[in-house]
Amino acid sequence: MPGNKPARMEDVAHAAGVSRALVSLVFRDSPKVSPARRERVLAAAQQLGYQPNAMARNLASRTTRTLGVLMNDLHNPFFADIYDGVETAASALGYQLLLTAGRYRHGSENAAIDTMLQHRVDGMMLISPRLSTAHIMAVGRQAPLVVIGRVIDSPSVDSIMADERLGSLAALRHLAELGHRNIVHIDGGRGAGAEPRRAGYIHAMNELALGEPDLVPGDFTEMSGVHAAMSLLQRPALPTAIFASNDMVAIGVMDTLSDAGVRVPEDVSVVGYDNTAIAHVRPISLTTIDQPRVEMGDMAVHLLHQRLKASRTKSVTHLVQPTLVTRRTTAPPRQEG
Amino acid sequence: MPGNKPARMEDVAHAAGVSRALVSLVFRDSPKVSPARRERVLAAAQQLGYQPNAMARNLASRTTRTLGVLMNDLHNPFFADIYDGVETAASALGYQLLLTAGRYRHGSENAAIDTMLQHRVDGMMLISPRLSTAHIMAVGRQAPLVVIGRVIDSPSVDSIMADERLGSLAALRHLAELGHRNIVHIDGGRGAGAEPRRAGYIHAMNELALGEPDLVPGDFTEMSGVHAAMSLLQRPALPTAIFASNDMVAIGVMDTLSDAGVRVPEDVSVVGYDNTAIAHVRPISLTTIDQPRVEMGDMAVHLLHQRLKASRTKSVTHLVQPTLVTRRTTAPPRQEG
DNA sequence: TTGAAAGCGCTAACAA
DNA sequence: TTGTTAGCGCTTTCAA
Repeated sequence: MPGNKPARMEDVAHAAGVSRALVSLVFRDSPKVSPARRERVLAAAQQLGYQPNAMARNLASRTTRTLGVLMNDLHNPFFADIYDGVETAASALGYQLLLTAGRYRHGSENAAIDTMLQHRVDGMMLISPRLSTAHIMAVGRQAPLVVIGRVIDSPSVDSIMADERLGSLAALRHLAELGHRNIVHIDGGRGAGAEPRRAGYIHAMNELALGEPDLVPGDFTEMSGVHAAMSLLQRPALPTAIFASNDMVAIGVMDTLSDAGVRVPEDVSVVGYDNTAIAHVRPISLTTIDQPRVEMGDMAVHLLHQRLKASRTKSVTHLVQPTLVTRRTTAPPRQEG
Repeated sequence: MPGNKPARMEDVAHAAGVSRALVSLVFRDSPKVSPARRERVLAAAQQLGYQPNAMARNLASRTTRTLGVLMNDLHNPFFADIYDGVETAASALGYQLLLTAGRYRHGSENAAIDTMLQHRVDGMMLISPRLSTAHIMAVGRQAPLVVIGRVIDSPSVDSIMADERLGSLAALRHLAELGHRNIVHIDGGRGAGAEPRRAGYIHAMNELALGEPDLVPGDFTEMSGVHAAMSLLQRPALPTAIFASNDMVAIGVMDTLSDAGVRVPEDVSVVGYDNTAIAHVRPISLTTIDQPRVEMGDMAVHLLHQRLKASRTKSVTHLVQPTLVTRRTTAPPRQEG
């Protein structure tokens, strides 16, 4: 029956016939408790369903050994992978985790950050925050901070980003090796990472001597892929390959192309970006760029740990390497002139 | 510079030139503080970057007004939708949320539950827990508990489930109305909800006078859909419709069918279950059964609130109604004999 | 409105 | 190894 107050350390001490101090030592895993007494205490605790009071403990010890994580969008499996890396690293280093969800609204991001601060986390990780840079820098002054998916240039904030330009280069190199020269990029607009992906595309077109960059506007949504494909279909000739700014755009493109009787990859090759869960589903089976998400989460924890333990004070920006995942949507161009 | 200790209430009082008690009143939104003084206090707090210490506050007030949520799998967008409902309801009722992730391992589920208990949450919601029923009942004795996606028969535990039998019935009714009589069900094996879906299928086949139930074994994975389709392709004649135990299975089925030159829905209709994010993607565009996930989350919070405020002591099992979402994978059967 | 005092359940020295 | 003594930063009386 929930309603009877939870047991206190005192109660456990009583039940085990020892002092409260001894119980405290047992729960802090102190080596200076005899096995026999430890047993007794643990048994009594178990019996009473005792759970140490985290508030009292943290307050008295003035430390929480807890790291905060702001997951902006629980719907995004991308973030879930990052969290996997965070969780593994945190538990290996002995940190607890305080997870909060922001739902992409400024107000809720702020509320989540305040919650973490009020719980006096040792440090926090923000996954793709939408807050202004100035605001994030202000938060960085309150606690060690790592931002994932964005670069913040501030001495108290570390950043982790995938090297998007490298990702674009890998996509283009793959297409070039297949023999494509006529490659369009569907732009991601103002979405996170869109700019460096575009820059990487432009740079790679030059680097690989593929001729003039050919950009079609877009915005990271499936619909923008549909629109981009429609506009390409208006042209006298289709490009031989399309490099989409992300997987959803690529799916919109392929869908529209297929409605128009254009086959992928026989007539046109398509490359996506992000390697989202949908990319590997067989009817889609999209060639795309994968980002080492788990590694990003792992890195975030270690960066925080360095600040906390080694008292690092200079900021670090960690660029992580994306890789190409080849599936069924890319093939050599049809006829080479 | 993180490292300087956070401001205390005392500091704010000093800066504002008032007593600590007054600051406390302001932060508890007491009506008996003059607007002028409230302003002064708030300004001073802002200035110092003061964040009330949640541990001290909760400890002193012996209450947290916090609800715990165990999200078993952050990768599952299904759970994210539930969380949306939880969040909205919780903030409307003035509860804070403590989110934990279990990663589907018993050990981590237990750890997550202990964390919530140690933080003295007022109640907790477990989303699709894997723990044994006995274990869950034991947890229910420590704090008010709502389990989502499973029914636990215990006076201290409330349950929320979608009415899977009704969902199956809706799927079958839709197919029957299109004219199908020869309908196979691909089973979900031991997966959560598989049993009532199967029972609903069997029941509906009888109810709608569609003849003998025709079950193919499976287990909720895409691969099991592939295998099921292969076994159906061995038969002398295909059924005219396939009711899959979930969307992933349906996708595996469609993929295999299409490799064999069987068209959906022209040759065979396919219905999935869950209305996962992938179901609406156009190249898939799967007819499926949707569950009111946001409502389930909302309900969970209200159930807890009832226990907490109205001191309800009898347990409640809330069945929520699934609905059919018609897309492109269902059509009338080809030729009727 | 304010101040004083007690205490929430625990940790962290220190002495025994 | 154990008991003692102070707090941690806040809320909650109660009286002023």
